[in-house]
Amino acid sequence: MKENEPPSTLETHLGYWLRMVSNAVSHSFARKVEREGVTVSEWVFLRALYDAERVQPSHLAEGMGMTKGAISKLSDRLFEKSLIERHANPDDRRAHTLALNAAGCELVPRLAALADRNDAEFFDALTPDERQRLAKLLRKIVEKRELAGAPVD
Amino acid sequence: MKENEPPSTLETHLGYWLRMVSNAVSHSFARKVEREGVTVSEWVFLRALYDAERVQPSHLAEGMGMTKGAISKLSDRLFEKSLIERHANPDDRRAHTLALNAAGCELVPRLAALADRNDAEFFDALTPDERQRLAKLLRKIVEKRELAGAPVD
DNA sequence: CACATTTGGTTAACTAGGAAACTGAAATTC
DNA sequence: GAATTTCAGTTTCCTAGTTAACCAAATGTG
Repeated sequence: MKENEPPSTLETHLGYWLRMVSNAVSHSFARKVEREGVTVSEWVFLRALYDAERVQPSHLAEGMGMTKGAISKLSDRLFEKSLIERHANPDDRRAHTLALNAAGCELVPRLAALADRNDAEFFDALTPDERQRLAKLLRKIVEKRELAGAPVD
Repeated sequence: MKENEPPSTLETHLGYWLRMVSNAVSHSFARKVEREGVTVSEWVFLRALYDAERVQPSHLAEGMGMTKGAISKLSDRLFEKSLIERHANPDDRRAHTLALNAAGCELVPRLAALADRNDAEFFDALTPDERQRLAKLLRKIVEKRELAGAPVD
């Protein structure tokens, strides 16, 4: 007959601790960028545009691991906030590309500074060596599990 | 004059990698428990009730790091799914307590098994020793930053 | 004891995202 | 070269949270 073990607790799972820290980091960052009038996904979106100059929404959806619908709304919001521009694509009348405008270009470095600060704030609980090891462990999981796409939520 | 450095990229932040792995773990777990008809927050909720027998919603909100409003709706949902019972509190006519019913009691171990499986699935990318070290690093951050409350989202 | 304050919980309005239906343009296929 | 299929993006409907207003019961204060 089967032994009747008690069900495992939440805390026995690595995923639990991971989520606890990850949520705290994200939440704290959300509060920081909120003061600049944007959300975390908007930051990821803008940061992607900063590098790429002109991006198709579909490309962005891919890269950010979000649905096309979400990207569509996200770009509406950023357009509304006057941070990005839309450009028609002459070769394909369905498609268009997105790009930062001047205000967007100016905002990204400020947000990046907040991201730096937030990260430092949390991970100074660890020694530089520990941080190094944590990064290595996480990247190893990402690699082995073939995870991809900027995490947003 | 100030050097004009390029803004840091997403990947330079530990929080980025953390969120990437954490999201993947949660998402995969969400798909698993979905087959048992519950969500991740419902699992956390039910698991808390399993230990405590009878819990006040406010207490649960505290423990799960969610708002009272969210707990209110969550308990509605679980009541609707016939997994929990409400008991009036004779000492305080505002308050009530929540408890698992028979079906809820039976479900929790099945969900726990899924949680075990999900965790194993992700972290077998690491050696037992690495897992140990990862747990230690995460707990150190939790401690130093005094994080609390079961992460849910 | 009356009245203000605090507390436990619900509700309403809002936000962000997902899934799937939909629209119009491009590419295939016969 | 007309008909179908695929593709880019938008829209609609739904879910699950948050915040803030709210209600009723309990507590406390003059």
